[in-house]
Amino acid sequence: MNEDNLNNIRHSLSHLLAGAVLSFYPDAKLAIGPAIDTGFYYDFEFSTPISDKDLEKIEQKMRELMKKWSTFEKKEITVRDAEKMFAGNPYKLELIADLKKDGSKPTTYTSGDLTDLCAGPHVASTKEIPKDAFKLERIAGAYWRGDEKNKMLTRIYGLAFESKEDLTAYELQQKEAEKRDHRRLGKELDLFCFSDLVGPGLPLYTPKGTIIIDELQKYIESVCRKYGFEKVKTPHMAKRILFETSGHAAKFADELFAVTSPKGHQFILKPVQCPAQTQIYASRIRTYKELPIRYMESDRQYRAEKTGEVGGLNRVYAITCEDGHSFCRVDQVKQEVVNMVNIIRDFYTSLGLWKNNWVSLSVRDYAHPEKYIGDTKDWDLCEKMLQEVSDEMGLNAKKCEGEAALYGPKLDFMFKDAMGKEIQIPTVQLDFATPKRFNLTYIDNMGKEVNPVMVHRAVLGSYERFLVLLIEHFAGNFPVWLSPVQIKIIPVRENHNDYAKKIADEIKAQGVRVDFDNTDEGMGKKIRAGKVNKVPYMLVIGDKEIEFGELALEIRDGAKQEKITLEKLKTKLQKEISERL
RNA sequence: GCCGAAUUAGUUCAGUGGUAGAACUUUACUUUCGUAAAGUAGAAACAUGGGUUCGAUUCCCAUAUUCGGCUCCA
Repeated sequence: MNEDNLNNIRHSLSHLLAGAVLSFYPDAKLAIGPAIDTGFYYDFEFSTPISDKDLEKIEQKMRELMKKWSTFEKKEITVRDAEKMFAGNPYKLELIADLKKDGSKPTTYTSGDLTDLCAGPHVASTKEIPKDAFKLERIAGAYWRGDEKNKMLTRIYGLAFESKEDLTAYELQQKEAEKRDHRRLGKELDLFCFSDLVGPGLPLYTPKGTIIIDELQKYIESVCRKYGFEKVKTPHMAKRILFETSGHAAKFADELFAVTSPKGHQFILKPVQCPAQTQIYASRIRTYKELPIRYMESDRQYRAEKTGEVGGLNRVYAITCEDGHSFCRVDQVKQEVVNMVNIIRDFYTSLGLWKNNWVSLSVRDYAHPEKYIGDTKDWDLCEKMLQEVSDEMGLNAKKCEGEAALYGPKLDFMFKDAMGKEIQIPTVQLDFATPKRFNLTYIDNMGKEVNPVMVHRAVLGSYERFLVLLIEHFAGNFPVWLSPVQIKIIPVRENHNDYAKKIADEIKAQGVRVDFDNTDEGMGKKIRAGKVNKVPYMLVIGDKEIEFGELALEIRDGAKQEKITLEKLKTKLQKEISERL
């Protein structure tokens, strides 16, 4: 079966859904009902609210109608007839008006006693619809045409596939994704939490979660230092004028948090890091000789997201951003971009994510220059330079119009995680505009004041989203260097405690995070706890180990234990931790 | 923000118009154990605020929080 057929099935099912709904709620108004990736939906305006308890009877009705309906009869009608036919339905009338504007002819499809304004196509006969490969999934609210100014309709989602196997496979995959869900694993592995008193969208990191974040930060900073980045710190809030100057006040408008005090202070919580960093650059005269000047900072920034959109770590009010900026001369820009692409490539390669990836050369929306700041000339140059870097480094970047940042074009790097979900995190962005807005300058070799170029870059993006990626990609089985506990040591009996402790201390002295578990519990239980917590390595230490001087290493991913001497184990751990893999 | 659902112990779940039951966790004691949960006893919860009621964790209303969804176009 090809994709068109599947779409026909899904679309036909949405008509069946409409028919079934109308049989129970004759005064429900139909809006639209397309086929989607996993099935279909139909939007209705109900006069009385329905609940998901009603889905069962509606689905049953669909199955009944399937037997009664046979074909979908297509008919081309005039706009006037269409307007008459759907007179009581504002949604269809709006669609008809659109058709009229485009000069296209409305068509209807009739099956059973339902005639719907519809572009088709459909299955030739309802017999083509597999009976056991669809089900109604859930009820949701949806604005007419997705616009929150419009009326809220009730959407009924259904799953539909070619076969029962496909449906089952999809549901299984959903279950697997649920097991990896960072919200669930975050709780199970004790990485972060939320508090009613602190507030939604404000994650609290536990000691274990903090270890992961600190490790990431230490690593990325050490890599960036090699490329000349220096760490800076800027405050969480600043005067509004800072963001008005940068253009972020306009861009983020209703997403800014304002801070006031009874004494009359008024500040804005920073929505981005760059404006404050420009002021470090601006703190004294710069010369062409000291460029590029590179600052990096991992700090919180704040955005007032829509209340209905915060959830888990994906969308939060307080974002920890790993951000860096390079202030450089035009003739240094390309090298800076190359450096940053190298950092990104190395980092993601080490995590095993540098495959199935693609790069977007995100350029401006040429039809709407008003959405951006800066000169057209600068934009042209920036876009050209990024194209050259892509060509020279073999990135094969795909040009995506309208995806640029406020102040300049960028290279965005896309990956697929273990579940096939597309991740867009790292980015390198060119910016001629911000230095001009802040009047940043350096003295060039002719003694003239010139604006530098800013190159923005993010490798991890935000720690929050990066943690989501890590948790879900690895299903909580973090690489050793990121694991909150790297090795768990379990004495068999009380009289092995001393020996085991000695080994634990020796390993700990190597800078390894060791959990020495001499609690009064059965060792089976301790091993289970270690497995549940996804600790990469465990050592069980008893008579045999003491007698033979060899350790039995339990490996998280392996079924078998490995015999290893303490010295070899120390070397192995050291290697894995320093190799970041 | 809007539509819908949910909220019972630290966690995962039962349950009821007469204030609750389990497992894991935890605490104490017993047990000293060789690769995914030892035994016994204890501690621990109906999100918050109103209302209806003789009586509310249960019904109703608000609030908070969480979850699903809010243009893959007729």
